[in-house]
Parts: sequence; C-alpha cells; structure tokens
Amino acid sequence: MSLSAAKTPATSSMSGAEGVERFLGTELAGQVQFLTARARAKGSAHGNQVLAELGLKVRQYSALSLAASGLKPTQRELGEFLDLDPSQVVALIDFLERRGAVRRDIDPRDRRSRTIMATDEGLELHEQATRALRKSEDITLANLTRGEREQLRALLVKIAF
Amino acid sequence: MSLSAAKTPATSSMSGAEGVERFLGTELAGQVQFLTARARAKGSAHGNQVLAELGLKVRQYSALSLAASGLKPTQRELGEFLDLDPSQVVALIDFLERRGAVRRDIDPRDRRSRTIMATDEGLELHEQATRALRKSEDITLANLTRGEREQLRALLVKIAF
DNA sequence: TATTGTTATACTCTATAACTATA
DNA sequence: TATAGTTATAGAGTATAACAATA
Repeated sequence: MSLSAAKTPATSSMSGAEGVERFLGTELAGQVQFLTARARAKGSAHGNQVLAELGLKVRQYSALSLAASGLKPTQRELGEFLDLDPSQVVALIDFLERRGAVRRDIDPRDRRSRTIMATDEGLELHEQATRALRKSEDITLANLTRGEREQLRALLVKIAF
Repeated sequence: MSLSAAKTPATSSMSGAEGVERFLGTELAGQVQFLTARARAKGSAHGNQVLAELGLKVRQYSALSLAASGLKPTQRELGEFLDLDPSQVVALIDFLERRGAVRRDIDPRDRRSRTIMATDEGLELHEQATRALRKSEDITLANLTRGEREQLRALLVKIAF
C-alpha cells in the first residue's frame, strides 16, 4: 500500500529496498523462496492497486477469471485450484454474486454442488480487470525482456503445478 | 509429476491441483502474477513445515538471517528490507530475543536505533534452519534442473529489487 | 519538529468445527 | 457414511495511530 516514495532521497530506485542495498549480498537475498515471496508481494500490491478502480482485489479476480472461463467450476474446484478453504470460497462468491458478476447454479449431476459462471456483466468486468492486470504486470516485470518473461512463466509453471 | 489422477481422498496435496487439471489452460493459469503467488504459497508452506521442527517460521527465519549476516541492521532497516511494519519488527525481534537467538544493542551513532545481532546460539539456529530450508527448496524446485534454478533466481532478483 | 522503537487497536486473511442437504 | 456448501468463530497476519526517548 505504501508505494509513494514520499521522502526518500534522490537515489531511490522505486524497487522497494531503498537504503538497504547493503543487504543485497546476504544469503537471504539469494534464496529463491525469499525472492519469490518478495516478487509476489510486489505484484500483488501493485495488482490490488490497479484493480481498486474496479472495486476488485486479485483474489476476487482469480475467482472471477475461472468463472469467466466457461468451464463452470464448482466451488469445491475453485477452492482446490486457488488453494482456498471452502468457507473462503463462499465469501468470495457471495461478493461476486452480490455484484452481479457471477451466478450460482445447482449442478444437475450432483445437487449438492454449485457451478459458478460469470454473467455478461461479469465477463465485461473480467475483461477490464484483465487489461488492468496486464498493464500492472508490464510494470512489475519492467526489468525483464519479453523473452525473459516467457522464460519466467515457463519456470513458474513447472513449480506451481 | 502432476498428471497422476490419483484417487486418494482430499488428505494431502503434493501438487496442489489434483483433479482440476482442466483449468490449466485457463488464462489465469498463465499469468505470471498468479503463478508467482502459487509458487510462493507452496514454498512458504513447505518451508514453514520443515522449520517447525526448529520452532521457527520463514518470516522469523528471514529476520534471524539478517541478524546473522554480521551487518548489524537496525529494526528500521529490517522492516524496510523484509517489507514489514515497525510494529511487526518489534514482535519479531521480541520473539527471537526471548529465544536467546538475537540481541538488541543501542546504536552508538543514533541512540534511538537498536541494532540487531545474532548470538552464538542464534548463529547455530540459523545454520540449522538454513540447511532445512535448502532441503525444502530442493523439494519444491524438484521439477527444475540446476541451470533452471539459477535462471529463475536471476530473473527473480531482477523483479524483487 | 522529525524519527526510532514501542504499545494498543482494528482490520483482513486464513484455518477449524459444526450444521444442512444431498449422495 | 461421506461430501458440498454454509455459518460461526478463532487465530494469524497486517495496518494505523499515539506515545516516549532521542535527534
């Protein structure tokens, strides 16, 4: 939230570690896990910021995105894929449903399950949000070339799944 | 790998996406930001798990690691580098200090500041924790070759700082 | 007057257990 | 008996404001 480099001296590089460059050689600073956490914190913060104009957060966007995929995920599937508790999924879908962005339908194959599908309004919102996030990603990955971004994506896929 | 359609009940989650492979082609699943979040969630969870034997969490380890660097960071610097609020740093250092892992010293150049340094006990704990995290990282990055891990590290450094 | 560390507080996120309706 | 969704609740993590000591 605090990315206004309010008063840091002219040497600030908007990188989030102004004034503490002396720790860059630290063992911690070289660990993939630490770097991953920092990268996601940065991306998540920036993403939330640009999505705020649309009244969304990245977590809500991710659910909307699956709802907009046309694959009609159940809430259970949503939770598995997004690594969320069933109770968290309820709150998430409640929010999107109240907004008119998604619809809950009873799964005819199993009346316990609810399939989630984006409404027309939700599809439009999803498109806007996706555009906003693309711009956000373009900023947070500014130090990488197109090739490097594709490289990164491929590596992350191997880890994440 | 993650293609095993194991029928094992929802007990443990090795790959984290069993049964929802049909969402892998989704736009969301290709976004760097989403993949980064998943990668860090996985690494963080596994890291916390192996550190639990030592009574540590990754967040606490990161502070201990800087304290063990010999660079005598102030609490303010710790907060900047780890992206934590000053009040969070207080709680973090309180914990490590009560454990006898770090020491608070008044900074002679500015008596308002406290420099943090690991004790001998803290150095030993840090070494153990580092070894545990290396094994953890070795597991979470099992799908990557040595070269790919170095590639990933280099790319993440460009983003994180 | 501004800053470091501290305390207190509130707010968000996440995790757990119990309940319902279906299977 | 087991599972999907729901509710309530507690815990962890995070953010904000006020204060004392020092600059």
